[in-house]
Formats: sequence, C-alpha cells, structure tokens
Amino acid sequence: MFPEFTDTVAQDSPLLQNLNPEQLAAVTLPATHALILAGAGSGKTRVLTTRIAWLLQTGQVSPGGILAVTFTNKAAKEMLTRLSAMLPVNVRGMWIGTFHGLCNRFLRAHYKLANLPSTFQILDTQDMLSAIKRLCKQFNIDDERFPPKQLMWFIAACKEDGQRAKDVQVRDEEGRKKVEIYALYEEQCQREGVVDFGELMLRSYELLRDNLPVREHYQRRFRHILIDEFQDTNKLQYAWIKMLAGQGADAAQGAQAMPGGSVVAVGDDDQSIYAFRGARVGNMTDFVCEFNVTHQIKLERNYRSFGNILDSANELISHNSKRLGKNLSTEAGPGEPVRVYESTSDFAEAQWFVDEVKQLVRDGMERKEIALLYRSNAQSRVMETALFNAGVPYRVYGGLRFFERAEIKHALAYLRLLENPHDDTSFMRVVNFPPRGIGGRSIEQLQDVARAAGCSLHDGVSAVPGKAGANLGAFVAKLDVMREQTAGLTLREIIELVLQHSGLEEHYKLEKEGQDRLENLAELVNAAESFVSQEGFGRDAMALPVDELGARLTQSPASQGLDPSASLLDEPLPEALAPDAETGETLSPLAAFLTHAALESGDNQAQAGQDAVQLMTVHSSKGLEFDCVFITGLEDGVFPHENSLSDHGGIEEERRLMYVAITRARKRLYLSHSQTRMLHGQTRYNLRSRFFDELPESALKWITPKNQGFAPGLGRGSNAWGDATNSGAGGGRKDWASSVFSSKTGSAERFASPPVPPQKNAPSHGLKSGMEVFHAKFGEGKVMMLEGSGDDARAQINFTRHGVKWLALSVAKLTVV
DNA sequence: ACCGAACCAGTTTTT
DNA sequence: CTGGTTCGGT
Repeated sequence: MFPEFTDTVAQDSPLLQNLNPEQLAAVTLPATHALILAGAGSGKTRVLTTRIAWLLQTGQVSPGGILAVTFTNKAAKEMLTRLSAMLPVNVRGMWIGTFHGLCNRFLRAHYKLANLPSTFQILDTQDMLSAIKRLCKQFNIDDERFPPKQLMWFIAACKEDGQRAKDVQVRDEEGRKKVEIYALYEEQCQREGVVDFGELMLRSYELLRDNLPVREHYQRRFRHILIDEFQDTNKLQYAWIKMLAGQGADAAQGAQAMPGGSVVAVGDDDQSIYAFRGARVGNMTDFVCEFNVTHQIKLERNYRSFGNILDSANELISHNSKRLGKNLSTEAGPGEPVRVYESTSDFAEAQWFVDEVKQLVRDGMERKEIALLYRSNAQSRVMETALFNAGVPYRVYGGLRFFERAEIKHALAYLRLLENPHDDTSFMRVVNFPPRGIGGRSIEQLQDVARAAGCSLHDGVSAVPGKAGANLGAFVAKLDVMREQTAGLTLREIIELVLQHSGLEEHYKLEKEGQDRLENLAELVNAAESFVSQEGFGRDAMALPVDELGARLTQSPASQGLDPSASLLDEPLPEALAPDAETGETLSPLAAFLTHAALESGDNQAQAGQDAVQLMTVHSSKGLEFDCVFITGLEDGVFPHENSLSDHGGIEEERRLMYVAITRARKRLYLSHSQTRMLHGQTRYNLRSRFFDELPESALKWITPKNQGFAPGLGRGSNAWGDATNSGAGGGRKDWASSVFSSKTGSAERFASPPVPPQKNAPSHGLKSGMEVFHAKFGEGKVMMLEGSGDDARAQINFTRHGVKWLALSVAKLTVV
C-alpha cells in the first residue's frame, strides 16, 4: 500500500524515537482494545498521532481503516497537522474529527437512510433555543412553568442519554408535559429539515443500530478506533463507539457480530471536568469491563511542569476518592515554590496581579506565556479593568465566537434559506431583518396558515391574504430570486450577492454602530474564501473513497429483511460518500460552508497574534500550558464554587478542576485569594479555599503570611458574618453564607477547630465600644462589645437596620464614622 | 416599529 | 452591579 515504507522495520522507525517506554508501548500496542491513562502533560496527543502514523507506516491498516475522534475542532486539527508532518501521506479517507463532525459526515453520506433531506441544516444552541421558543408560543406553553432554556437542557440531556421522547421515563405531570414538548420539537425539526447537536449524534447512533448492512460496513471498515479525552464522553457517545466497534447490540445478544476494530481510549479521569454537561467518567471503567480490556497503560511522566507544581497537583488530587490512580512525576527538579498570595479585596488582588505581571515582563517573560485563570467568567472584569488601566495588553477567551455574532447569523440565515427554504428558524430570523414592514401580526398570520396546512413558513406565504401576504410574498420572492441568481456562482460571489440583495450591507451602513458589523460581514467573505482554498484539505478529510461499500451494495440483497425503501440497493451513492462517483455530484461549496459554520463556531477574538496576557476560565484552559499561571479567586464559594458544594460529587469535580488549573503551569505558579469580593453588587466575605489545606506545605511559599488577616482564631471555619447567619440576616434573599454553612459539606468540625494563639504582630483594629461604624452590607451601627485580639478580634455591633451581630474584624470591612 | 423602563437572573461549555 | 430580555407606551 505504501511501497516506500514496506521495508521499514517497525521498531527502527524514526517515528518511535524519543518515546519513553510507556509511550512506546502505547504507540505500538497490538490491535486490541486498550485504555491509556494519560496524565496532564504526558505527551498524550503525541502518542495518539504517532500510533496512527505507526499503524499506517507498518502497513497494518490503510487510511480508510482509521477512525480518530476528538471533542474539539482544535484537537482534531492538531492531530491532522501533526500527522501530516509525520507521514508523507495524505489524510484522504481517514476519519479524523470531532464526534459531531464525523456524525455529520456520516449523516450526509446516508441522509436518506437517516430520513433527512440532503440539505439538512445544523442548529446551534441559539438556533435550538429560538426553535423551542417558537414552538412554545405556537402551542401556548406556559413559559413560566416551562422556561424554554430548561426545555432545551432537558431535550439535550435526553439525547445525550440516547433517549427519544418515547423512551423517557415519566414520573409526574410536569415530566409528561416536558416529554410531550420534546416530541413536538422533534416533529418540528423533522419537518423543517434541521438537526441540533445532540441529534447529529443520536441519529447516527440509531442508524448504525437499526441498519445492519450499514453497521457491518463500518464495523468492518474501521480497524482502529482511537478516542481522545475519553473521560469526557457521554453515554450516547460511548454507545456510538460500542456500536462501531461491534461491541454493541450484536455482541450483547451473542449474535454473530462482525468483529469490530480495536478501540484505544485515551483519557485522564483526574481531568474530568464536564460531568455537568453529561460526561461520564464511568465510561472508562465500563470500557475496561465491557471490552475486556487487557492492555492498560499509564503515562505518568510529565514533561511540562517542575516538581513543586506537580507535587501540589498530586497531593491535591489524592484527596479524591474515586480515582483510577495515577501520580505525575518529572525529572526536571523541584523548580520554584508555588507562591500564595492573600489580598484584602478583589481590587487589591487585581492590582497585585498587574504589578506581578509587569515585574515578570520586565524580567523577560513573554506576556502570552502568562495566564490568568479563574473559576467563573464574572471574575475577569476586575482583572480586565486593572490590566486596562495599567496599559497591559491582554486577551480574554470565551464570549461570542465569530459565527455566533448576530450579523453573521443573519447572513448565514439567508444562505441557509437558499439551501433549504423550509428552515423556519432561519426564516424567522430574517423575515423582517432588515426591517421590511413585516410585524408580529403578519408573522402570526403566517404561522397560523402554515400550521393549518402543515407546511413550512416559506410555503405558507402564498396563503396569507392582504397586505401582510404581499409583504411576505415579496420577501419570499426575493429569496427565490437570490437563489436563481446565485446558481453557478462561486461561494464568494454567492455571499457577496446575498449581503447586498438581502439589504444587510445597506442596513449596517446606515446604522451608527454598524461599522464593526460591516467589518465582520467582510470577514465572513474572507472566511468563505479561505474555506474554499483550504477545501482541498477539508475535502480530503471529508470525503470517503468509493470503497468496499460500493461493492457490497451491489451484492447486498434486499432479502435482509429491510424495508425496500431503505434498502441500500435503491440508495444512490450519496455524494459525500462518493465524491468522485459517476454522478459527479459533490456537496455544494455553500452547503459545505454552512456546515463548517455550524460545527466550528470560529475563534472569538481578533487580537490573537499580539503578545498579550491570557485570561480565561479554568475550563477553557484545559489542554493549554503556560510558563506562568495565576489561579485567582481561590475562596470557598468561588473556587470551589458554592453550587458544587451541595451536589453529590461536586466537590470532587471542583478538585479536578483545580488539578487541571495547577497542571497548566510549566515554571511558575501563583495562587491567590481575597478576603472580600464584589459579586452581584454586594461585597462577600469569603474563606480561603479549602484546597489550600490539600496542598503540600513544602511546595508552597506564602507571600503574605499564612493565616494573617484570615480570622485565624476561629480556624478556617470562622464565619465571616459573625453570627449573622443565626440572626437571620439577608431577609428573603438567598443568603450565600447560610447556604454554605448549613449544607452538609460546611462541616461542623471546621467550626469547632481550636483557636490558635494570637499573632504577634497583629494589627490593631482601633475600635472601642460605643464607636459608630459603617459596614458595606449592614450599614451603620454602634460597637457594643469587643472580644479577642489581633486577627482573632471580634466585635459585637448593633446595626441600625440589621440588629446585633458579631463580626470578625480581620475580615469584615468596617469604617469608623 | 422603535425606544426606554422595568425586570430578572447570575458556574463551568463544545459541538 | 450588570447585561440581556421583555413589556408597554408612543
């Protein structure tokens, strides 16, 4: 197959040089099922890509026999890039991509069998939500009782669990109603020819499950299945893999299943941080059992971080109970200690951060090698302000991505309508944008008509009478004209024409603030242009060679008990499956681009190239690494997040999150927490994160003295509110402090921890009883009593509006009036 | 149709 | 406090 390589002896291959023994073992595993536990920074991606290259190079498999799945486009792209650098072989025929990308390819290839139109469009989260809102309005669903967002989560969760509406167990009336809406939503999507992300997966899974020839074909074809970030797979994704690997229904029933390919799952249970969106770490142990995994390899050598950083990570994660067990090690030496800083306020924390960054930059560190990590996006604000005021370039990850911007979505909606006029979501989005006199009244009329006729909005237009009908008719006519005019044009020309004729361009030109949006629209044209020019790459990866399926199709007898209409015999080779087939048909560039836009939401910021400090949530830092990392806001309630404290396993996931954060750092790591923090317009008094107690003291260096300014007398369990919790402060509002301390996890033992001796150099608070003071939350009050000294000091204060409270003076911010 | 006021929610996120 | 959404008045 690859003559130039056939002589190469596997073990001598340059590919295998510089691999450590475990990596080498993983790369050269025999064709069996295997689980690779790959710790952070252990060269996971390298192992994965090298294995693929090795398999190909040694002629064990042809490109068409490879299936490699990732979660993100970035990871998939990385794999392709590295692979093509390793092997002078094109990636044609290999299935390397994201779960959703591959499912999309699969469904495009078998759209008829999947009961989809060839032009089916993909709904992103926004689209899905608006589709549900539309549905709710149409069926008069009480959106107080059934908020569209919740319905969306419900439906997505059902699909992630592989459940159709009919499969969902209903317990109560509310559940019954939700399932009913789920079913209606399904119907609507089917009618409109659209699929959401979950549907891409579920539909693919069902097609494999229900269609024997198709299943057997793919089982036979994919000799080597490799899965990245296996700990993040959900139930459905795991089932999908089982099906492809021939370990699904057939195997369970003991039937003569086509022996499937080898499955190599790569993952790290300690980095499982997506349980909240359906990921099941349990898939790892299930995999070992259900696939009879005999080969397990741990990659524990870390090539990223120094010893103190790894020790911290190891020690922290050892506090988790449910682990497969793994310890990172390095030969790099201990390196610098992990620096810990405590500030009095979030503003002070930000200021400290900025000063520290400036110093680091002066010392020669590149700004892009400095990352600021936080638990939630809201925390970025103070930091941004401080960086901005100091004139330090920075870049924030997260937020709106390119293809999610309103003007881009508008343009895409027009383009989608050219492809599929029945896409009501897109229709609704632009029917009156730019404004063309079609108001709510007209839309309602149209919706009624369309519902009565059971047709799409597009087809219902002709039945709307009067002026409304005329306006709508004009809109549809415009779409139809554009469709005709764009026939045969290049993608670039199509988009340019649509931008003009839809009136979008004109609209934003006239708008005061429209300049940015115009630029984005121009950027859309660029994106399309570069998509087309890269298409060779994309197309190769996308296209399947006409392979044995073609041959099998001609033999595949209709006698297999299939519905004749579903028979592969009657199925013309779908274009994506046979791009070079005699039909000469391929997915149109426009359709391909729309798919691309839906599946890859694009980068978020343009400032990418600049040497800027990187700001992001811990979640989005996964997979990245930096010389220097700051983890900020390390306070109980912030990180670990308050919402995680109550639910089962929540704290363990938070701990894994912290583990991920720590292991991002190569050389230097800072941890910081603040006594007070502004949140939701109120100052909150937070305790230092419990995670500090789980780090090895020997690896840490406290820049600010440990315990200082931290209600030390009462130990970590000190309630910063004094006894505010008991005196019913907070009124009707949900009181964070009480919610934390009344929960089981706010352990009583922490309250009871013995007092430590007062600090020697404790600052005096300068309060005397009788003084009038002011508190950010409780307002004005009078000091009644004082107790303890130094950081242990507490004051009893009679607040005018909130009554008598005890406050820990080291934490509570009081001003003498 | 458009704008301002009132209102409300407010972890983490990829596809 | 803030941003996003909805509602109601012109």
